[in-house]
Amino acid sequence: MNHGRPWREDARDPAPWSNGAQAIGVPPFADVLADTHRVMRRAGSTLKLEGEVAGGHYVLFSGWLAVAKSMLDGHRQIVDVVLPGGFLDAVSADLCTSVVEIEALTDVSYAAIPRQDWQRLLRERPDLARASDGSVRAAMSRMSARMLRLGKGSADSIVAFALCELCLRSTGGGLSEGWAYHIPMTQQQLGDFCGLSAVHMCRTLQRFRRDDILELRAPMRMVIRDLPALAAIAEIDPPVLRQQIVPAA
Amino acid sequence: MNHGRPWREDARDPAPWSNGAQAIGVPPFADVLADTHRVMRRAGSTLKLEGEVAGGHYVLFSGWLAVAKSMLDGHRQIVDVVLPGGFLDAVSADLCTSVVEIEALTDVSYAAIPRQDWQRLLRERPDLARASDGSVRAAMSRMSARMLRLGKGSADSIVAFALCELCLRSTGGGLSEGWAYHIPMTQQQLGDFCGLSAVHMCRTLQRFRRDDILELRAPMRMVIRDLPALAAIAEIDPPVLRQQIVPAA
DNA sequence: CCGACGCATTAACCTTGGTTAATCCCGCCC
DNA sequence: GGGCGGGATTAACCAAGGTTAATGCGTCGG
Repeated sequence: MNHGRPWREDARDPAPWSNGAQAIGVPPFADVLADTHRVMRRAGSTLKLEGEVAGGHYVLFSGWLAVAKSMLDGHRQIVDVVLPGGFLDAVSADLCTSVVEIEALTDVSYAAIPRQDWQRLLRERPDLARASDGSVRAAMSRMSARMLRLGKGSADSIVAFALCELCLRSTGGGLSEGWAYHIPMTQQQLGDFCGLSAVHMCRTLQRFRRDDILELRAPMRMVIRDLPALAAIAEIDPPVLRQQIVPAA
Repeated sequence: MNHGRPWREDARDPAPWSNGAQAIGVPPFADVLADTHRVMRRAGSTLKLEGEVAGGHYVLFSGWLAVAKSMLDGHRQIVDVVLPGGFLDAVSADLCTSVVEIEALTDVSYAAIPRQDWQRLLRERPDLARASDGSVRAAMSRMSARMLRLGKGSADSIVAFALCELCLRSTGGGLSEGWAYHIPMTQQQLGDFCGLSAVHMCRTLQRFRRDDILELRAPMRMVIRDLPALAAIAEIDPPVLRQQIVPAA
């Protein structure tokens, strides 16, 4: 997956943190986490199974993670996507049972922090606590926005929203016409994120392409051609959405 | 709304906190909040409009609140329901713009706490901080579970899930056959919660009734007749779900 | 170079749930 | 008692998406 691709042009792609690769203002806290257990995983691997005991906290250094849940018939919903610099806390109300399944969408590296240590870190480093808090807030905002579209929007509106959200987040706030970006997910996975079948995901993307809203240079390599149209379908205002779903400084 | 109802039998109804009215183990923190601005609102009133500037935190004392978002065409999605003892923090990543609309489903009373004071309270009272943290966790768990069903479940599965969730939360953990409980929402509102039209909500409830899964004694006065069947449709295990979505002690 | 595999694309068909609208029920007010 | 109004119920119709399946296409391994 994404190994010997011929695609160039997206210079931001290989840069893990540097500038806008993700989460403006949310430093990786590399100093704090220097002595922490560092983990790397290959694209496609599953980090925690639903129901498995898992009390840990995670800070993602590079790569994308999908947080998902499944129905008995195997249908999956990706509940959120975690980008570099993001925090993840796969812990439910009872503080020990993980209720989600976490999949590496790309090769990833992250810090896994035991609950106790995390608590201590939060006390010692108010900046970390603030960042974590902001991350939770942003996650809830995006989940609410997606829930609205999942429940009451059309396929078009969710797909448009997801395209805007992922562009905004992965480019660290940029959402402008003619800007190429990559979503490291298959259409199947993007469908799982949008509550759509892979087939309908494809149909929708093709329609956007035919309507000159989107350009698809290579699989999942998008260029937004008509931002006003896309934003209208998504029912968002890009700068406002940015404020709401990208963690602030 | 809900004024001169003839309904009796549900003895827990009028009790705001007492026992199981809500949120086992999450005290109202009445002492901490004694000198706080206390607010009361009538059923049906809207507390904060989407986009309105609102930096506050809220602790709900009595009544039910719906946290909702709307599409341009007027379709609404209730993103979460807050029950007595619950916390609410209608603040997005940028810390000042409220992204949701909050509606009182019943008469409510709550404390509105300015951001600064809230921060101070959290520092001074670790128990409050823990409760708030647990509340956020539980909210995310339930939202994830609902998102899964919104995106990939059938109408039946969401409705069954919502019935279980609301029973579990409103009775403070009880979810057993023959147990009467009240959901203070119209079918329209419950539909907005489940991502369904009011008509389909009605159809589904009627089907459950015909299949002897549910008894509807009066509008929105439910008795679960066949818990195993309901839990199977919802794809949940009641005790496990309880752990996940009801804030722990 | 060939075949296999994973993903994307497209078409045909069908199910689920939305929409509209009529009717009912019940509490309320005059 | 009768009209009113808000919610619940039901039926008829319709459309957005799901499903299945065939096809294409690019990469990789041999």
